[in-house]
Amino acid sequence: MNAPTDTRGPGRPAAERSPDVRAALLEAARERFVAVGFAAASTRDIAARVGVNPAMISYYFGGKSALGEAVFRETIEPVRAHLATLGSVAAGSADIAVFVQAYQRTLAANPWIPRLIVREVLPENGRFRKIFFEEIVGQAAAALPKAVSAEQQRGHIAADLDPTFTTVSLVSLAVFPFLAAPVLHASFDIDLSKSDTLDSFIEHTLGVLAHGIAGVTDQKENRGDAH
Amino acid sequence: MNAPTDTRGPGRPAAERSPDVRAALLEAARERFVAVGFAAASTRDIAARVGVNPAMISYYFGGKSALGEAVFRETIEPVRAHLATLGSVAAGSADIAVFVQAYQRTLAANPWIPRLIVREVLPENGRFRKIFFEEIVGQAAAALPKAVSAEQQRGHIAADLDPTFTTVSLVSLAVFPFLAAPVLHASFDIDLSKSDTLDSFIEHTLGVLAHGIAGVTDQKENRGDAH
DNA sequence: CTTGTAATTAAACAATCGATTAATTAATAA
DNA sequence: TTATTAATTAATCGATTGTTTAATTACAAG
Repeated sequence: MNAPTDTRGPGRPAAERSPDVRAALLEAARERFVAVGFAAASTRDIAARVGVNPAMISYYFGGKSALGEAVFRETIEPVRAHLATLGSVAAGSADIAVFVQAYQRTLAANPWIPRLIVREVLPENGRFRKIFFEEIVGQAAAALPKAVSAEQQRGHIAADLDPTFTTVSLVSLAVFPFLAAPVLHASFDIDLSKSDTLDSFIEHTLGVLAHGIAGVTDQKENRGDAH
Repeated sequence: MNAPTDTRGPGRPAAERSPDVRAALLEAARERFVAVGFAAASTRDIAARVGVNPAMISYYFGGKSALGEAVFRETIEPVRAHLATLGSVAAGSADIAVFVQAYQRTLAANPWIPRLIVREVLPENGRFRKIFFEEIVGQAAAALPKAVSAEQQRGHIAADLDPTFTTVSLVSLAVFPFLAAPVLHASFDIDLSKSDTLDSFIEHTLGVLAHGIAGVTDQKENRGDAH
């Protein structure tokens, strides 16, 4: 009896193939944050899933808040990087449709992003809303309407549309389906994680964006309200 | 001294102008649920705001869960009621645009709804997702694509569009701006609670829905992919 | 070989949570 | 008037939370 159990005592572990505890904590924390939200995710649970003492969170990050911030910053990095490409649209070397398409593919390839946004950005007092504004929304809000205006002057976007409203419509069509992905899957049987579904959905979105949904009957209506 | 203080002792209070405690609990609970979320809203805090003992929640509702369910069902009632009007679209006596417009006005007039959806429906394991599916999504998912198909056969919606995808685009344009209302307000200075802003935004949305955003250059592109 | 530092655990802390129980008072029915 | 029911509070229970402290062990530098 008294065989050595799985549970170790205190003390620094032997270095032989020691896994990266810090990275493992980040990963487990992200999984819990999207599953139950930041507030409901307990440090005890996160640590237990890594197989480590909860005190390690304070040791590596200083506390639960700092852990959350590290998780969020790391997670949204792909979106932040993609946002930089907006300049090429305003400069005229790329199309808005190209940007929207790439944006949707970024969201599909990084499913943690929309889930964290739903959990901790959209709700009032969202834990990471401030960071998201600083890193993402602030720059998008400045650049997107300008890119729309530039496209209008080139004749690629109807001149009678309000650039800000148009930006909102653009974002609505591009990101809402990913925020509501579980709802779409359960009720419309649309699985955006399947690549062929994603391809045809993007094509559909770009079509609606360009031409709308009106059929032949409405085709002769004039654009502006000049009656 | 020993003047009567504000804090009462136990015992049934005199009926003279006794406020409706049950209704007050519902109202305070809703406010807290949207402010901090269901899990983080404490029964102690809710009761304190009503000026009543936390045990009253168990007394009137049976527990925190039942209180939450009552709050949610009461809150989404306007949407549930409006959804019934979808039949008239499928039957041909109303336009899809009319439905979308009325839907947006319902969301604008009941700001609790999008906030509760963001908090407790969109996130995985959302506390009220099941109820929302039963009461709203289930019926919408059944009726909306049918209404779209009916409109296609009447030539009001382009025949080459997939009805399900089109439904998603419709919902995206209609509801996302309200889910993201705080973001729009802070970053684009769009305040959908102002009635004239709401009016022009609805007009814009219906325009994009009907004709898209493409300008003169793209105007000659053909609809289908028949190349 | 010794000394210092890095990494880890166990144990405990004060807070806060939802819920229950018993006591208490007013309204209502007999 | 008496008995019953409705509405309320105070007090408390066990569970769980994030964090801190002290002890412990391995590694690195001198």
